[in-house]
Amino acid sequence: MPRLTLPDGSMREYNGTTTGAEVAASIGAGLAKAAVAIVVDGKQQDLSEPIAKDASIRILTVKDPEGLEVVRHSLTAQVLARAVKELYPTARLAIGPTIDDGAYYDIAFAAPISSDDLPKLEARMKEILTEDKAVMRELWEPEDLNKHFAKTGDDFKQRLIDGAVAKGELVNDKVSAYRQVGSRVNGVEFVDLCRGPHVPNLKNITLAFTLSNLAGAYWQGNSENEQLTRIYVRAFATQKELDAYLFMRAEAEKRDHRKLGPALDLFHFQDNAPGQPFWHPKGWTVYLELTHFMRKKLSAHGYQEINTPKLVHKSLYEASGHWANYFEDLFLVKEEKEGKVIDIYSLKPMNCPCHVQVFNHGIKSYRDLPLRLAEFGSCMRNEARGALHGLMRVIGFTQDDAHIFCTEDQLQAEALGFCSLLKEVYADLGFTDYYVRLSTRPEKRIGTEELWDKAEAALEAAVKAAGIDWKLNPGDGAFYGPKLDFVLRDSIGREWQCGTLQVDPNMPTRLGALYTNEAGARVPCMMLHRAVLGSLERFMGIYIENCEGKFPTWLAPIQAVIIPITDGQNAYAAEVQALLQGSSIVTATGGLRTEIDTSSERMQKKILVAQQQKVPYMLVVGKAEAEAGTVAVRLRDGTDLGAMPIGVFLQRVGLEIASRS
RNA sequence: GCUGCCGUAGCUCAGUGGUAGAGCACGUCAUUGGUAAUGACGAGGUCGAAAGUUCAAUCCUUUUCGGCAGCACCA
Repeated sequence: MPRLTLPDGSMREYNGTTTGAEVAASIGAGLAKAAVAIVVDGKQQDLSEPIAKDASIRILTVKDPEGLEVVRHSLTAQVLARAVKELYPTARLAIGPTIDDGAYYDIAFAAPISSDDLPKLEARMKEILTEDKAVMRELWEPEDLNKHFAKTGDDFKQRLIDGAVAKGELVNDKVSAYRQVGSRVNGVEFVDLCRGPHVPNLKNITLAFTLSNLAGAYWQGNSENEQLTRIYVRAFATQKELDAYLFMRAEAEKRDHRKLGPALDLFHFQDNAPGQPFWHPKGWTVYLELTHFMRKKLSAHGYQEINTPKLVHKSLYEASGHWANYFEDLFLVKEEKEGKVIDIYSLKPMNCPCHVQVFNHGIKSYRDLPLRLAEFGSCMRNEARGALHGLMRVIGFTQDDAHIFCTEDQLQAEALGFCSLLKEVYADLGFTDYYVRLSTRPEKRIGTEELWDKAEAALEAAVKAAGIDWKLNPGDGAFYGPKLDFVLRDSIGREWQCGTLQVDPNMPTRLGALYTNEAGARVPCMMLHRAVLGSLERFMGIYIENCEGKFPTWLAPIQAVIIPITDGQNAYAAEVQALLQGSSIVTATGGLRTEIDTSSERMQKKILVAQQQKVPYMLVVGKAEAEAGTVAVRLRDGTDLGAMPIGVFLQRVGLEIASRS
């Protein structure tokens, strides 16, 4: 007599063992039709699976995020997979999980397929979906299912079975699989190894979907393994939601910094300098404002700025360990004489070894600690070409880097100080949507467990105290210490690591960063690698996408455009510009940044251009303004503030810039 | 680096086995117009690069460089 508790707290009693399907039917015909799976005591299962004991249950429909996931999974694992097997009998299926906007399936094709092949796959899927075919869960002896997949040629499935057996991930010593009853693929019924749950019947799959693209992906995420073809499905509960998703993607593309950068004349890339932006005056202005802002923060938080060489002899990197562990990414500069290499230097791939050199200059005492050395350090890394991505992943970049040299006991306070600095900076820059990953000790590591305990605890305490959203990333720390990574999102939600904090007891030891402790002994110090914005380039990219190129006034490359209505007002416009630039407003580049549009275009056109350039203020000056000594102020959102004396405008802008709003 | 795709004027894109076209931007001239595009005329490319096939290639083949999506990488 199972008594089942529904989400609203009500209870229903059933005679003997029941199933999700029966429960749904007992509640209502509509729900019975819409049901795709059921959650029993927190565990998802098929509607056909028995429910014998008291439990709290929740019936899933495509309207629940979890229900949607189930249907997406059925769509990819049952329908896409079958369509592939039908059209490409020699294809070998691997795995097909769901993702945020749909699902994908990794498949090994005998001959490569291209995106031109997707429409016919999609068409076949739509045909399959019209079939009234039950999808049934079955428990197989691992051996038997292995034999089945040996026949269908699905060796990846066999490997998955072997893996499940080895790890003991079995259900009563059996593996669960799903049979599409009555389907015929290469002469046999379609059976897929799967944990489930699945919809009970293909006709329950009512998603709006499209096969969006192909990509390569390695088997089990290891580049040593065979590369499979990944087919992406974007799938939503309704056509409306799919359309909305596609529309949103198209909108997001307009915010792509790789589009906005050149369009707003901020920077460009060109083939003969891959992965390195050419900053134009406007983009560099934003960059300068940002670094100016950071300098003030750093000095307020007790950092001292330094600058170190960009080209360094290999001996330093041999000592630091980078030569052995990071060689692939080094840009080497060979010194030659009479055709012979006589010495090798490397472009600086990171700043830490150089910062240690500054620390090491002179004898340090515990009284000198913590010592915080900051540098806007430009680095060059020979990144894999496929990894490059606009400003987000570049070859040449500048980190707002710093290294904190401290004692073990100062770790926690320094981690805290860093988190509060970062939180302050991100808040000032308008970022609230970010989170932190705490990466802890990996399997291969050096150092004592006590030190790992201490370092991990320090980082955890720091994020907690700062009240930042964080999650654990177990085992992903560096071999020498744990780290915090601060993750921001771009316009389409891709995540990018920006800020970082890494505990490193290793490098001070390797490079002899010693201090004299209270007892008079020379001992290695602790080192914290940290960056707030990460790379200025990446941060600029993220920032551009987040503000859609509409920089707040303090960052805007041109803060106000003066628009004379006729060239009769050009002289007055020049007067206005002189007044604005001569005002007491201070920016990183001097005074207020203004421009006069003296083109022979009509005012409407000048406004359009200023609008497209996303200039915060348009100051229209016509005959009336020239006579009254005013400017007619228009904002880039279209608001017309009307005419005001120049002094009033200055006050407004001055306040806005000072408050960075 | 790997898989698939792409590379034509500054930008967005069309086009063809017989040496390229539009819109915007740019220049000149006319227009002096009140809050999202005034008009006319003109000047721009040898079709990413190299090699090959061909009587002939921007269009076919190969290589290479760069880019896009994803994977791997980001100590």
